[in-house]
Amino acid sequence: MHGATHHLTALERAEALCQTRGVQLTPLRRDVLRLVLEAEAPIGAYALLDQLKASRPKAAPPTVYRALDFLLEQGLIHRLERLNAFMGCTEALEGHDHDHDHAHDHPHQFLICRGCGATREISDHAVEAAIAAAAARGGFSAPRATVEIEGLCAKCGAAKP
Amino acid sequence: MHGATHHLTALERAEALCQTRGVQLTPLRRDVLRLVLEAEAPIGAYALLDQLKASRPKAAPPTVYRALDFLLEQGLIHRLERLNAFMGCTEALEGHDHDHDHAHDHPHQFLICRGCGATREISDHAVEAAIAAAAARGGFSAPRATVEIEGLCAKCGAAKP
DNA sequence: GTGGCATTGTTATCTTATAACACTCACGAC
DNA sequence: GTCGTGAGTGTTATAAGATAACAATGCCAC
Repeated sequence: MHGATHHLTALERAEALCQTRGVQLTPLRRDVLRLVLEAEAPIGAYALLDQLKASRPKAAPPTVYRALDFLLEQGLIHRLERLNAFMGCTEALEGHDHDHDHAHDHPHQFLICRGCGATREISDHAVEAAIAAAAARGGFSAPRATVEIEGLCAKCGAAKP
Repeated sequence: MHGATHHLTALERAEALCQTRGVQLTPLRRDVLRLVLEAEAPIGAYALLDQLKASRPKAAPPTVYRALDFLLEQGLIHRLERLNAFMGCTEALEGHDHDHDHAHDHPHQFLICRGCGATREISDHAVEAAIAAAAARGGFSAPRATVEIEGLCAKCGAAKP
């Protein structure tokens, strides 16, 4: 029940979201988004570039970085700072039926497995609240937090504990 | 009550910590640590290299990266993933009288001001607990979290709200 | 004094990211 | 119609961050 169907759905959601916002999900941007979604783990810009070159021999670093910038601005993908890599935004693309304008900048955290590299996006309100409180206590306003939690996922933890 | 005295104290603490552990805070490593501590905000490896060259013309990228690796291993500095930059570890160097072995890997978070760049390390137990709970709920074990909170500090928030 | 180990020096290279400028194409103003 | 404007993309070059690989030094144990 995953695989191609899953990705088509996500791409269709992305398309709809962009139409609503009056921005263009061009073929290039769509291709980059598709490649990000097809990757099993967060993928780096140059790995993406290599794959993109299969269908677009003319692609160069700015090609992929500009597409990634667009997708980031639209909240369709996230950047993982620890990995210098990108992954699809679960919230925006797997439709938990939130307000779509919210997808631009929603609180989120990542669970990164140091065994297999698989990464999940979560949206934990307790974490978010604790961070907001800590920021306020420190006199900080308008906080936006990068939260990347590295550990062993259930599968890898069972394999080699 | 800050300034030179503050930094000397921190360097002395670092020295003592390394002696206890049987590792060497060599002159080079000490210089790099001093430069990191003297910076007003997190500082990048190449900015550090430029400054280091004033006293050590022979310095090259590996010079500074190896020193930084050592300081990171000893928990004397932290790396800020969003900034590709380094800052001193408040916990290890400003002595809140914890168990010193704990300084190797203590839970911590950062408050980064997007106005002035000033960054503070905090150690918020509620944030840590919420993250541990979220990781456990996701089936993740042995979590270590990168938490970098960007916002406006009290000074910058007042200046341009 | 020599063998091993930690540290530093040295050169080259790799990865990640952006600057700067040219070209195309769609669209509206006139 | 054609002229300009702006978004998107192509193209070349370079900046910024990080590491690989090997050589040289210095110190201590034996």
